[in-house]
Amino acid sequence: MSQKVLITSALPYVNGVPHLGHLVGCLLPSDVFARFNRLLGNEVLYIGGTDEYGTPTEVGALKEGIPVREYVDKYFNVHKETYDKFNLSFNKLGRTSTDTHTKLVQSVFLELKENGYIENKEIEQVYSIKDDMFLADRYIEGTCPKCGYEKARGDQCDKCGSLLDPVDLINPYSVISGSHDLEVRKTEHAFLKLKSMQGLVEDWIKTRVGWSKVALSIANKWLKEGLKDRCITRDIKWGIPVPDMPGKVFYVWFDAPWGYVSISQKWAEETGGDWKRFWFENDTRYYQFMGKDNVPFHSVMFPAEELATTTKWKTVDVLKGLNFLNFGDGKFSKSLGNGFSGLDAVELFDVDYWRYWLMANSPESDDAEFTFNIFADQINKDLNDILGNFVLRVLKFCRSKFGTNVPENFGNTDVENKLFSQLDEKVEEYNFALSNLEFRKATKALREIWVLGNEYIANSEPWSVIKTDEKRAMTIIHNSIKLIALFGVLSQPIMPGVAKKLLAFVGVEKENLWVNDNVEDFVNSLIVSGNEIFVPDTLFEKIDDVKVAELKEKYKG
RNA sequence: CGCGGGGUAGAGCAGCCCGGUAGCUCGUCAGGCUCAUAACCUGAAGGUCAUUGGUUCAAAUCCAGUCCCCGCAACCA
Repeated sequence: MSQKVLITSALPYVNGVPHLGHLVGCLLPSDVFARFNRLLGNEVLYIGGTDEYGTPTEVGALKEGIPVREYVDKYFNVHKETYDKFNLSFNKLGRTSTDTHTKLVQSVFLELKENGYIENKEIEQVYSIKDDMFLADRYIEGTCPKCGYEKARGDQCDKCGSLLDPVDLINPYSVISGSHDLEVRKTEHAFLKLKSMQGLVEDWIKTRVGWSKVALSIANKWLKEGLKDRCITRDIKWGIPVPDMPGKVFYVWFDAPWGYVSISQKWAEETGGDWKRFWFENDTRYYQFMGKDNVPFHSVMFPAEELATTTKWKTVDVLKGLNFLNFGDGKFSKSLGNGFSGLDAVELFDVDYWRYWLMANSPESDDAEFTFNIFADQINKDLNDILGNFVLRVLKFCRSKFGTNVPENFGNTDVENKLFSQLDEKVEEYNFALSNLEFRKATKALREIWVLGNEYIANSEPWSVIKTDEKRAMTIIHNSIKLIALFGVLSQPIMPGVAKKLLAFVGVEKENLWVNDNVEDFVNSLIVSGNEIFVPDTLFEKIDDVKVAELKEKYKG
């Protein structure tokens, strides 16, 4: 039965270029899951986009000397290009700097206010006269009063680790202009009364099942420590204007998650789709994907906002929080000069190499590690030696002995019966892992399915059998070609490009096929004797030691 | 005593929730095969499951303590 499935990937901050960390943490797993659900015949709305408001964008534009609008457009295009290159199958890739989004967020705010969850308070903040703006804590630096470190940030000293208040810094200055001309001013801000929403969130979270471990433990940590009221407005220009508070805009974490809704609305506008079916009806399953740094906002703050409004929004059913991908020993961070962007990555290797590797190493239980050595080993072994080699040995053998049409099947034996029952088992495992968002397990099952192909060929030895029993050899190759078709179908969610190639080799033109149970019946429906096959020279290319050494040198990984 | 995650063969990981002969991939060694990108298949060696104590007929798995690594500490998203 078809199920409505809403899938959202965390909206990366538009500032800067997306790197492998973003891809592994939310973008790719959500795409694999979306593709999988479409193949199952489910009705999928898959939403992605960029988060564009906030101080860092404003400051970034200032640094590049261009208007903020131009700045976010420029970086949105970088994001879009990256996602396109990674074959992400969003139904809509949107942004938060739209009128639709503004209207939505303002109405949410007004509903919360109406329901008594907003409170205005006057607070003191550091103001930079030269920059003509209030400074967020991290935009103030000065000498740490505790250890004397000269570049301590307003919220924390990176040297001694103490938590600071910006007013305690000795000789503070603005990070933006370097100006020391600062003063403390009073300013009024709106606060979201999270403290009074604690019970609401707690009761709700108890009804959720299937969350990843890291997601649940972070959410529970926040609840256990007790929620605190949180300031949701800012004194900057680039943001959504707060109703009845001139000069104020919303704090990005108040508005960003609502992007999932506003982008759905945009999708509906453009396609005529019905966004309300996904956001208001209870038979929708809602899955969110994000890195662990985003968990508190999605597990506590956003649901609290949804629950406290008058409108009955669909809240997340399954929240998949992922850990981080580290680059060698350190962080995957372009600003530190190590690591590389998503665009660099697809320049280096076929996108499906990355999609496969990143899913095979999905940081589900702990942070994962990327090095070129590990990457090359796995690509060479899994894709080249196991999958690629199987496909080529079958197709080339077929061409040289029987020509480029699928040979006849003269009757399966116990060997094939055993093969298909093993395949049934593994395919079930694969489906189960994908349904449960266990991408490492899924990739492992897929790999084991490929191995079954090599085992089958090795044990049944068509190259010897053909000398005495040509019909038996034809039967073996017939079945092996069916395996290639099966591999193609199963590879679709993870490696859409490779899947297409595999299916083309064996002449399967039908799209959007999937297999749930009986593998033998399924492949019989795909491949018929006499079908024409296409034999490529190669399928994958190995990454040799020279290349690895080169890349390690270039990217310090 | 801030919080969370992790510590399992040379490397990377699974198993832990629901205790019952310690598993996967790479690497190493041996054998088979020669259709295939020196690829594939089979087998072997290699671990007192960080550490100490407890519960139990039985603990990698449950409980308590200790040590080490990583991340986060709510105005960076």
